[in-house]
Amino acid sequence: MKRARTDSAKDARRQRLMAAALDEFYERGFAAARMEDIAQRVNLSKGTLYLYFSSKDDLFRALIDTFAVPNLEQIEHMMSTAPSFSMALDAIAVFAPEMIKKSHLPKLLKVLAGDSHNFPDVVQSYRSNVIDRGLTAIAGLLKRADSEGEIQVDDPALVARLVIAPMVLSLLWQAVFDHTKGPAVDLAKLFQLHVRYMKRALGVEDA
Amino acid sequence: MKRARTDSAKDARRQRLMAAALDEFYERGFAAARMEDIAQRVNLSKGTLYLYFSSKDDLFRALIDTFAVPNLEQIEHMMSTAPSFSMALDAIAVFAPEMIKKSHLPKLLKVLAGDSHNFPDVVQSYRSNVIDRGLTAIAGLLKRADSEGEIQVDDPALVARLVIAPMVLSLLWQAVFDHTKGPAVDLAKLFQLHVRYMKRALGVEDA
Amino acid sequence: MKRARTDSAKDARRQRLMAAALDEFYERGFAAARMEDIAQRVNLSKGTLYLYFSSKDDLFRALIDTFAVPNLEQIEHMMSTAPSFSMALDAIAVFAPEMIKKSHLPKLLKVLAGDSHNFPDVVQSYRSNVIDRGLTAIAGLLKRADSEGEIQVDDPALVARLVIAPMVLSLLWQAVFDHTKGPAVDLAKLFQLHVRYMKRALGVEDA
Amino acid sequence: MKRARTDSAKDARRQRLMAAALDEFYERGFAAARMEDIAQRVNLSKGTLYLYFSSKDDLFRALIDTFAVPNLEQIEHMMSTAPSFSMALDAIAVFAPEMIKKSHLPKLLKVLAGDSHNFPDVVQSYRSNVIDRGLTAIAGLLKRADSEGEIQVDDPALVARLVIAPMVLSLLWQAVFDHTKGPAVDLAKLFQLHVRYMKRALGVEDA
DNA sequence: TATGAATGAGTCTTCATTCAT
DNA sequence: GATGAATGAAGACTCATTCAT
Repeated sequence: MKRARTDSAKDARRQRLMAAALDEFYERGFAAARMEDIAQRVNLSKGTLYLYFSSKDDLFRALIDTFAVPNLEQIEHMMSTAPSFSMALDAIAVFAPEMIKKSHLPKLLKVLAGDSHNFPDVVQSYRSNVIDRGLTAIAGLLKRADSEGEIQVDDPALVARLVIAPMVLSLLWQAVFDHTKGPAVDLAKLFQLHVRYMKRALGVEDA
Repeated sequence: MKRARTDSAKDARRQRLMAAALDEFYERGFAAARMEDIAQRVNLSKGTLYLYFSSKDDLFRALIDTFAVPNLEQIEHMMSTAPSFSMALDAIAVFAPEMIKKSHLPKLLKVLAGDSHNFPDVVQSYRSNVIDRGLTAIAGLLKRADSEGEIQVDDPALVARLVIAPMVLSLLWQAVFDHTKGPAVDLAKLFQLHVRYMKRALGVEDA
Repeated sequence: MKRARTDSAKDARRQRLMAAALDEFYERGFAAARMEDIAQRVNLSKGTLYLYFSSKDDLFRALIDTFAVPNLEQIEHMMSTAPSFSMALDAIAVFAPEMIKKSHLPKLLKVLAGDSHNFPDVVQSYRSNVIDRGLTAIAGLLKRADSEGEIQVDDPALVARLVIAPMVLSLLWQAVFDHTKGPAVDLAKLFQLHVRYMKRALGVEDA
Repeated sequence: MKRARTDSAKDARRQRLMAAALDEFYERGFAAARMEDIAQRVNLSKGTLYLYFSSKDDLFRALIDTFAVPNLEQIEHMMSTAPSFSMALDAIAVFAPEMIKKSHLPKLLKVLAGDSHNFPDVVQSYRSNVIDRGLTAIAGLLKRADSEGEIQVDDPALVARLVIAPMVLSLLWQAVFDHTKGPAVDLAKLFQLHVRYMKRALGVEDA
């Protein structure tokens, strides 16, 4: 393979290796994935992989760290800039199906869940830095809407979980069952319905 | 270890081995779990394990099949015997936290998710025999309630997913994040809220 | 290979494995020696070797510990039971060539020397438990002979080293140069001469 | 690193690389030493090392050849120019401690001993060109002294070994045990004693 | 000349599976 | 039926060596 001489070429190679690793971990599980196969996906040799990551563990951690944050930031941004709770939900209805079908998140979730017990620190950091932050963002939005009189919520933290629930369900579904036989789910419709129901439940009149 | 002579003693031993395997798979992942450790948990030797299961794969399949169905049957029963949609939801609010905290389901979900790609047939059968049947049961309940005028639903299959979503979220949470540091979730409250919101969204007056 | 079922059979197998390892370490050096080759020497498989020693390091340590002490004990016994200094030296003249040609010591010395820096703790313990003890035994003999008027020694610790020196030279020679081309050494004669000179130097009349 | 253009600059670089290699081989053993670390010690890159030595083996051979001879020549010179046997021994008593503490010899001995079996040809040549020549030089001195009536020796080759023995002991000690905990040896005293004893044994009156 | 990215052969180590007792 | 010693396939990781720049 051609050599990555510049720093940017090396960065790009790191990225591709992590993406390859995510796919391999996703398809075989962390323990069963072979370093050589990961390298092969990028047309590199085993040895080269070790120039970028010092061990399989290191690769795993790097990958979770790298891919976890971007989606979260998008969510946080959406929550904090939404003009109203109603519009934030609408944004979610559009954003969620997109994210589930196109981002790394479903794979990431499966991989993290599947090997969570082997990486307690990674799981802990994922919870603190991604999940809790995400839930907090949504809870913040709810509180804001509550204080502005748009809705009435007693326990924003719990409601945030209910808001999130169908995303998690769909992420997991996508990761685990999507390729099985059986009726597919129309994600767009699912989230439209979810949003409609949330609004109704919280007493927001639908646009 | 004493010999298991009678058929029932052998069955009991199989059960204990599967439970041990589930714990081990859950704690280490399928690939990293060691047959010897599984046997040890039941105070049996590696060799004996092979008298009951012909291979690690076989053990995995047996375990999923065995533990998956009971919960489902409980759900199906609840759905088909509920006098009204409202009461079925109430039953769920009681049943779900219990199941999440006490049954094998969270472990089962994690194990299945984590190694799904290595056992496509198991996943497929799990989807057909457990998930789809469960969703169908709920959808059936919804249709019944719709035709009886209790609620009004356009797409029962989708609504069924929304009903299920917080359960999946909580199962996954329990399996992956429960032992991490951070605020715990009050499952009873979560499901009460969920049920209240579902009723409100579907136009059922709260009891 | 047949199975080692009893404890004594297992002990015997451990012994044979250590002897095989010593040979292999001696012939290739610790780093270059292959675990599989060690096992093969005893007609066992790689895996079986790991039933007896948890790692290559462990095997190395076990081997040094096991083979180091017996010769030392023989020396200590000779030194403490000798009726006179003169007779102790005579005993050495007989014992040394034997030991050099037949015991594990030359190999042990080469192996220990060759990889000493990778096992500082082993080297330290070897020095304390074998070398220093051996030198102390000889120095003790010298002191006894001095106080009994048989000889006159100022610095027994140094003289002990001079007594030992030809043994070390010959051990090393045996381990490193013995199989090379060139005049062989008559060890018996060498040590007779050494003993004669030591006696003369220390003022003991030769028997 | 700057380029070595002139021949002498290149020679200097070769020398420094060999010294670095000796240190590295000494500290880790031949097999465990890494070419990159050797280069690093001289602030050169792995690749550059290969401009000077075609392989690790080549480097090893070059190093032994280069460092072995100088000390030998000093000994040969001392032996052949000594006015008397007595004075030659005195010279050794001064020279030996110096050589042991300051020259490359202890490291060389350890490295050669440690990996002797992987380089039989090197060992053979070392024996022929260094050891045997050294022993011959001393034996020659002994014969000369014998024929001049200064001493009386039957087997000069054996006596030469006895003369050498404490040097070998000390070289090995220096290489293997010097850095361990325990009483240090006063090399000057040791060799003074050795020389005194040799003289007494051989019937030379002490100066 | 000098560099260091890329390669892949080589070795330790683990563990599912077998089978003699 | 139960055991656990023996096996060997499989995979992580290292590092001597090459070679494009």
